[in-house]
Amino acid sequence: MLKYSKQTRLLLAVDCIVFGFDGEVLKLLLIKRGFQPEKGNWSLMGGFVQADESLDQAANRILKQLTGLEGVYLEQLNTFGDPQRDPMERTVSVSYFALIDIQKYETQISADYHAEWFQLKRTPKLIFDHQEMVEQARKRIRYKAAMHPILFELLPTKFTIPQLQTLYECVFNTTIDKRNFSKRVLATGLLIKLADKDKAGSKRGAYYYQLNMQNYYAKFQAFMNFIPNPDSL
Amino acid sequence: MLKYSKQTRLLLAVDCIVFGFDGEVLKLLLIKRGFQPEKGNWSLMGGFVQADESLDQAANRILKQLTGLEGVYLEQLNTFGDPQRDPMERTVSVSYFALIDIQKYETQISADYHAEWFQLKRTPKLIFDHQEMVEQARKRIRYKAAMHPILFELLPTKFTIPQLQTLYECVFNTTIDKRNFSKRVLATGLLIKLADKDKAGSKRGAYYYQLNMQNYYAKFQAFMNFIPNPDSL
DNA sequence: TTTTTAATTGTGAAAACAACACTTAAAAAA
DNA sequence: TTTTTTAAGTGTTGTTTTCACAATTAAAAA
Repeated sequence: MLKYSKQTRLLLAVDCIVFGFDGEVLKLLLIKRGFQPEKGNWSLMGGFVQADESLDQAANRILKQLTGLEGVYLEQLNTFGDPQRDPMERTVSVSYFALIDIQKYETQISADYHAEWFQLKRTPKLIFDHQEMVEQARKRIRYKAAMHPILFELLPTKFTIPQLQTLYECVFNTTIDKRNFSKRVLATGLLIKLADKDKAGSKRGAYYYQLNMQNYYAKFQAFMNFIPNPDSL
Repeated sequence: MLKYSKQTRLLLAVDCIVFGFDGEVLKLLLIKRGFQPEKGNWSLMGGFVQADESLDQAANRILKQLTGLEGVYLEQLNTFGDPQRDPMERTVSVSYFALIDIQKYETQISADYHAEWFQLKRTPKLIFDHQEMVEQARKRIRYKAAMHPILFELLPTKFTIPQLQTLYECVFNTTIDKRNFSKRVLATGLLIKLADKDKAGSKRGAYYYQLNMQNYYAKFQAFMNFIPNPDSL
């Protein structure tokens, strides 16, 4: 078959912004770039899109190659195409963000790979426009989390309400009244109370909860405002 | 300077999904594609990204070349990268959506170019994955419009509250009580009441309003839910 | 047994929202 | 000139949601 002759062909990359939560602060996963330019400097998980793979496939492949992570929450964020963003050669990058439970993958990541977790407030200087990608990802997560229950992706299967509250306070950089928070969260019908407690955080212990997956999937898209019955969208 | 040798280079395109409102229904701007494959079939406004231009620049250029439109609301939507999406040669496409006031550009568009407006409910079959792009754009607009005042981009500078209500009813495919609607809209502080009326739609005539641009920019990002004081974000 | 620490739980006041119908301006018709 | 017609404009009330606020309890540690 014919081709589109005379058109410019470009390098296309994928960069993954991986967020994790350790129970106290939000963290960002970074690696030391393995090739020139900027070899050895801190970078997001990135790589080139291959000839025969889709963007989602590329993002998943790159994430797995560089960190071992598989089957995590991954969502396309934005495509960055400034002609000068990579000084070596023009490269357009499709960014994705991932949300993972740090504990679940901690040993795996640090043992087999050279990725490291950084507190979001203490990230090193990043290559190219990666800092901007991170900022955009943070904004997107806040935006989405304000209306959809995505932050559960950052928690273990079993979690306590105080843990959940800490996470929300962390993401939104605010404090929330715990009576109101638990009322609100429980009112969603998304949580199932378990019989056992987490004794790590306090003497009394806090009850574990897990997601009601049925309700989770059903209500994931619901939100509200400006429009009378927006839940029917 | 060196290049990234051995990496695959791809065609990168931009496709613009242009929405307009004629006072009654939402419309979509389409053109007949001017080259193979699918020459002569209905398509979004698309073109290849050039070597020296950013994605935003490409989107604006292509929109101008194909429709004459300039300075309109344009926002990046999503990047589509299925390897098979263009049967001729692999092309990754960055989609953008635009919101414009049909009246303002009507003569210009239909006179100089071959673009045509279609009612959203009566769009012809589109090439490649353009139908999916349109669906995604509609979702995004609903989503965003439910929380941010973007729909004003579809109206003339001077508009009436009944016109605004029709637009919202149209986008959300619902009916809204006009007493509640006007209360809500006026409560935002976004509108300035003008002295003259639009006599076209009724005998009595409806007062014109215009945006308070100060408040419009200031409040554009505000929204609410799940979090106690989300307006402080 | 006492102390310490964090988890758990309820109420009332204020604000936001949803449901609902009549009056009025002004052109058109009689 | 009067009457009719049409869509614009406007308020109230009951309900729901949101916010502010503090005492009690379980359980380990002292």
